[in-house]
Amino acid sequence: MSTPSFRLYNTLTGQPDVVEPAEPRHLRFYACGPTVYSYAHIGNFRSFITADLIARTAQAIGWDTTFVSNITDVGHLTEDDVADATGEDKMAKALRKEGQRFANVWDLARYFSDALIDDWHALNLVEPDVRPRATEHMQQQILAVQALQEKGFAYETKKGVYFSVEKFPEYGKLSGNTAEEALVEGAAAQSRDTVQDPEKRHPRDFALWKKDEKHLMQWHSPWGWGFPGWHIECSVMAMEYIGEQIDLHAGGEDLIFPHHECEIAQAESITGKPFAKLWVHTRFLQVEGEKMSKSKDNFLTVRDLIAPEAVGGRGIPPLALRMTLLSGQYRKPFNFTFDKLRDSARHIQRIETVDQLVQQALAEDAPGDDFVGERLGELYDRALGAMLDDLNTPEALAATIEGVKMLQGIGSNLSGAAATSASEWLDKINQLLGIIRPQTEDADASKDETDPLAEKVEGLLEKRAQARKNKDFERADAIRDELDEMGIEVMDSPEGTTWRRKVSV
RNA sequence: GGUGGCGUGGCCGAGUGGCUAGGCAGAGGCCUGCAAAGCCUCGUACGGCGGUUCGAAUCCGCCCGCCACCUCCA
Repeated sequence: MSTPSFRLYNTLTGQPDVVEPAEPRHLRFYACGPTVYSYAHIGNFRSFITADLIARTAQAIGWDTTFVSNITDVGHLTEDDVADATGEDKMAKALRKEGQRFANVWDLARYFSDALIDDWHALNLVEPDVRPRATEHMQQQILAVQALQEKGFAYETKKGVYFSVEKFPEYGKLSGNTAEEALVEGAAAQSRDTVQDPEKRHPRDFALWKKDEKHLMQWHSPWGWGFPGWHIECSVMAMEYIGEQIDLHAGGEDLIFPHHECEIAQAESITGKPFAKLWVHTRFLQVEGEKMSKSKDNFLTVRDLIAPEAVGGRGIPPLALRMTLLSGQYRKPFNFTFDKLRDSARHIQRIETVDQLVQQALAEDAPGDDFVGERLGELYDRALGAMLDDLNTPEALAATIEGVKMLQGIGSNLSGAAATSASEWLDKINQLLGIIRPQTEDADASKDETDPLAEKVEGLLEKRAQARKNKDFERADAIRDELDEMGIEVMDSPEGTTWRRKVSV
């Protein structure tokens, strides 16, 4: 048997590279997580799902994985930074906006990081082995900055400690943004660089430590009270939990520059070794053809979409959202639309139906041959092959849907042997793509038997059945209309009548 | 201005030299008291212009268009 090769597009080399872990068959990687100052949006999760799929795909070919994904719970900005129009720290700003909800910025960070983890589970993402927080690695960050200073890569000013880009000639190798360009750039670049610290030696030098005694989060350091620069936390935590050299580093495309460029500069200056071998970046998504932004009404948080309608959400099944995000390959522009979400919700519903069908056939264990195993095996291989080929999720999904439709066509005629194959296939697809079964109970609340709606529906269905028996179709249809308005779909079959919630996207 | 990505049928989205996925929507049919669900059948598309080739959506060149990053942002 030939060893399958796992290929991913590497931003560093500009081509798809074979994933070759330093230790064979053990992939160690780091994925940049969000700054937790609000609920995570679907764009955040598109990127996290890429990391999730890398882990799942590696595991599918029998590799071990060490998956580290951080939580940034420091704001990092001060008035000195021009980036934000208000010059205000993200966390501080969020705290002001949230008013009395939180006692302080620490509470706010804790609240939104808990929310992040809830969403993470709802969308069936694999749990990272380590989820380090920036605030819990302050000592390591301070030591790293000191090390950079001692090695001559950093210098101190009245306002902070900076990394000297000129000391790291390879700066720009990831993004193509070289330091020289920044200098010779025209007015556009200069206008952006109206910063801040006159003692900064080079426009591209970036902060390792900010001195600020007024910041809402501050720590004591050899340079006085202040807080760390944004980039240092990831370099430090990746090295802490994986090592000086990591196999792969992932994140959103916006992180290519400056964040990942700076991570490389810091880490490689400290160790003198290449930091990450592979850099994987997920493209931004658009919503209904437009850039998602808070100023438009197209800013979609995971929370808004999956929360039940009763509490102001849209009641989207989490797996439908996950499947929608899988319907485009991570490296291509993705246009998130409610049309796609509706399609996905239908697919998820169909998958659920088939899963139930299979479980039932498994229990009944009818005699007969396994007449699906071979075909399903081919379809799984196709799905896995697609994932190994730079996470080609649309192709993997196509293979999945094909198998599901085949099983659906067979319906209740599955033999016990065939049902066994089908069940195993569903398990394997689920491990690979995470779209068959919810991983947590609460993600599947809609199926809850204690649903107060269920009783009412059953009652109405009974009345309808009676009416149909009496050939009183007018009354039967009236009941069906009533159910329809309740959002219930009624399906008659020779075996009896079943119902389910309508997909309401 | 710099860097990178992308352009496939009504829509989404695979396919990287010949064998022309899949889904959604749409049309017809089967089933049904009628529906719904399900099943069957139906779609010859690759931004433009050149070039290479027996043959190109697929390779090369030029052009057009879209998007992103270069500044906090997944």
